[in-house]
Amino acid sequence: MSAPTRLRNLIRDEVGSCCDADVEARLAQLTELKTDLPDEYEADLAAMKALGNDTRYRVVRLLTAADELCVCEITPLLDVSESAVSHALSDLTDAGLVTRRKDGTWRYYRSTPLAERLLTALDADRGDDE
Amino acid sequence: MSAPTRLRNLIRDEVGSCCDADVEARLAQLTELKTDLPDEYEADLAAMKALGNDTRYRVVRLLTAADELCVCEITPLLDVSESAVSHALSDLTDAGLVTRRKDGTWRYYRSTPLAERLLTALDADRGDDE
DNA sequence: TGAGTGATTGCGCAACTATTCATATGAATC
DNA sequence: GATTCATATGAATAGTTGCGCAATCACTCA
Repeated sequence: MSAPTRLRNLIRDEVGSCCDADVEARLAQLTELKTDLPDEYEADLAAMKALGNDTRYRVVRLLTAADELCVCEITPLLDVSESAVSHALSDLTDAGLVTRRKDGTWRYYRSTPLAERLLTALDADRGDDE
Repeated sequence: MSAPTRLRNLIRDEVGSCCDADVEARLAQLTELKTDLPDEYEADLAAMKALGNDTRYRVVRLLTAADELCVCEITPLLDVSESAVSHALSDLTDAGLVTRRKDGTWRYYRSTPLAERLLTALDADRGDDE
């Protein structure tokens, strides 16, 4: 019961006066916003975490630009160990940003539509004013 | 000169044979992919890092759903300290995902187009098969 | 079966992050 | 100008992450 003190003050400042009912109403309104959180938002979080790392971000960029690449093609393009690339690909796969195809001993990777949508979102206002 | 050994083997497996020139050509082709990296990709990385955290992700979701919120409206919706919310908002602002408007002692925040594009990208195939 | 090759995995350390507590800033009011 | 209130900032710390090394798995071909 002590938390919404500021909320009460805010409403008072905004509207001029504020009774208990006003605070209740605003709180209810705000609480409703929480229901807009997607159910599988953990997946979103995983995707963002995955892309929020230099190595993994680069891998996704490369895969998106190249359509499909083998691990041994990705490795020489990055300045980290083979193991790091493998870790990165594994994390990206878990996050749903990359898919894997086996062909003999080779593994080919490609980026998913989600990954591509995210990159597109990032690129959207580039070349415009920057 | 020892790195592209696997690349040579890959080309051999794919094409049947492989000479030095083939390796060179493929390498050049791959290297070109690196140039597709946007210049300001650090900014992308910062944005993804920022969204890849529970608290900050929730803040952005709330702001996008609500259009504009005061700090004291956000805080009761999250189960972290006031200070954590402030830190989150500051980080999000730095990352270009949120903007700030002052009004007296109150600070109102809203999400940026970039933030909204990213959330849209995340939401795109939801409600379809999940 | 066993050697050889491409890729993955477990683990440990160094580096980084998220949160909180305590304190500072800055605007509004008395 | 002192106080109060909303928010921001700094420092400390508990926790997490990224990487490389070494070992392992998986597949192919003698």
